[in-house]
Amino acid sequence: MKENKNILLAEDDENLGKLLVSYLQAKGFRVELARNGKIAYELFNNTKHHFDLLILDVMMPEMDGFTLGSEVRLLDRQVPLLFLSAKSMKEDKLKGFDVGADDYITKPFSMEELLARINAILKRAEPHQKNIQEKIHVGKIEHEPELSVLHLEDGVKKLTTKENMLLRLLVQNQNELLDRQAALRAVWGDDNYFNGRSMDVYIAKLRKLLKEDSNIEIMNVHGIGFKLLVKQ
Amino acid sequence: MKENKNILLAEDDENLGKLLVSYLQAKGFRVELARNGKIAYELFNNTKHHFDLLILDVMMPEMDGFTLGSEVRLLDRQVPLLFLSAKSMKEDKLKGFDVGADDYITKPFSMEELLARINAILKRAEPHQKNIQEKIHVGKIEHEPELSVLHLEDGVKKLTTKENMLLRLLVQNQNELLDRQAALRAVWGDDNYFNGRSMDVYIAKLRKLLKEDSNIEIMNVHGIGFKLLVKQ
DNA sequence: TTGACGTGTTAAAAATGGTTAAGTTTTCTT
DNA sequence: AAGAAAACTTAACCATTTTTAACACGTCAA
Repeated sequence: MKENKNILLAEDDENLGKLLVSYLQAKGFRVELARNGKIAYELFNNTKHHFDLLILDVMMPEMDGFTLGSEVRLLDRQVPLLFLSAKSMKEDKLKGFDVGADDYITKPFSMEELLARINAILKRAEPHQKNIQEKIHVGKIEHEPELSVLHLEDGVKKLTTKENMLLRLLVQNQNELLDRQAALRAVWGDDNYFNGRSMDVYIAKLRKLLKEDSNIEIMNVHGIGFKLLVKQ
Repeated sequence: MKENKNILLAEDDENLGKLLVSYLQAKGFRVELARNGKIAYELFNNTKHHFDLLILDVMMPEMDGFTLGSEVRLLDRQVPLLFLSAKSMKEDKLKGFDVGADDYITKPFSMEELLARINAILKRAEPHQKNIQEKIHVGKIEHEPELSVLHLEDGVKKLTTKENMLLRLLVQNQNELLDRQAALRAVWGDDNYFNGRSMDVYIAKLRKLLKEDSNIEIMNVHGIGFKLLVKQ
């Protein structure tokens, strides 16, 4: 079972990174190492997030672990996050849990303890594992993000890549705010002005598609983002 | 939302137990305290386990926390478990996770950290589809903050983001003082002069909207804030 | 009572978003 | 490899939302 478990490790300290990779590989995990938060994010985003666990160092250049964690949470509400921190500061812990950490370990730690926590997290997450290739209900409509398809009353609508990615974000955060910048980074990779306008065009497209169900609405939160409202 | 969260606390130390209960109640949770593992188990079993979280001391007479935890797991595979332990011993931690702990905290701990972990666990367990139906009564008028909508006599008025946020604060503090600076920080993020003027503009807008019901009034408290008066 | 400061209100200015369509790039097809 | 189709971006224009400005009024303390 362990053989199938993929871990994404974001760690800028090269020595620690390599040490962890070889230890975890010896224990049977498949591990990918990212040298900073930005690389880790892109890796996660590009690989259709098939990781079973993310181990994130808090202190990293480019993008720190907490920022990375909250961006990842947007893409995947489930994937377990474990933070590594040099400080045992209270604030850090609080911030980590706020982001949705599944666990938190402070340096220095023993390999044994890390392994125990990893196993605990994976065990806990086991039931969620079936989440691949599923139809997600949104009102009357169904979204199959893996197939990039939308099931409407009168048939099946194939979505374009961008439509699909944006809709997936909205659906994952249904009835909650989807931050504009975060969405742009997730779908377009960069939140510049033009990409923003592009996104607005796609929001219009999605609104047209979703207007089949009058209980669904993409609401704008001025200057902040969008919210997919699904009323009962 | 927190108001609806039920916590079952199993703790034999009377002082610590009472302290935790009052702290958590102050934070808006409903808490039931059991003096030992056996009582806790019976309570859980008899109440058809409608608890959102169990906090279990490891060292207890009659039935220790781990035994209790694994018994409870038999009744309910999902309910989150958080263990409290006097020792930070590795074995204990491992055993705890083995039982299916969602988290683990060693004494002594700060109340703040406990709260952070509780919130993290509850957030993780949060149902995907949350309730956005809540209508809040204000005189004759109804406010649906999640939909950003106001139900007036002659129809439905869509509120802008800022109108909605400010009104929600006023309604939450109806007949009580809403501090000016606090409101500014909550809605505008910063209480500088210009944001203050902006808020005054929005107070005027809300007054126009609410003047449909003559029993509602937004009163100014000079230099301090506003108060939404709702007479019966 | 006066003067400084806070608030009420309206209107203009600026920023943000909605939508359609015209360009541009990418992908597919032949 | 060329042309067509699809996907995506940019532009244009308009609507909505928010901020800033301007001026009037209210409150409070010296």
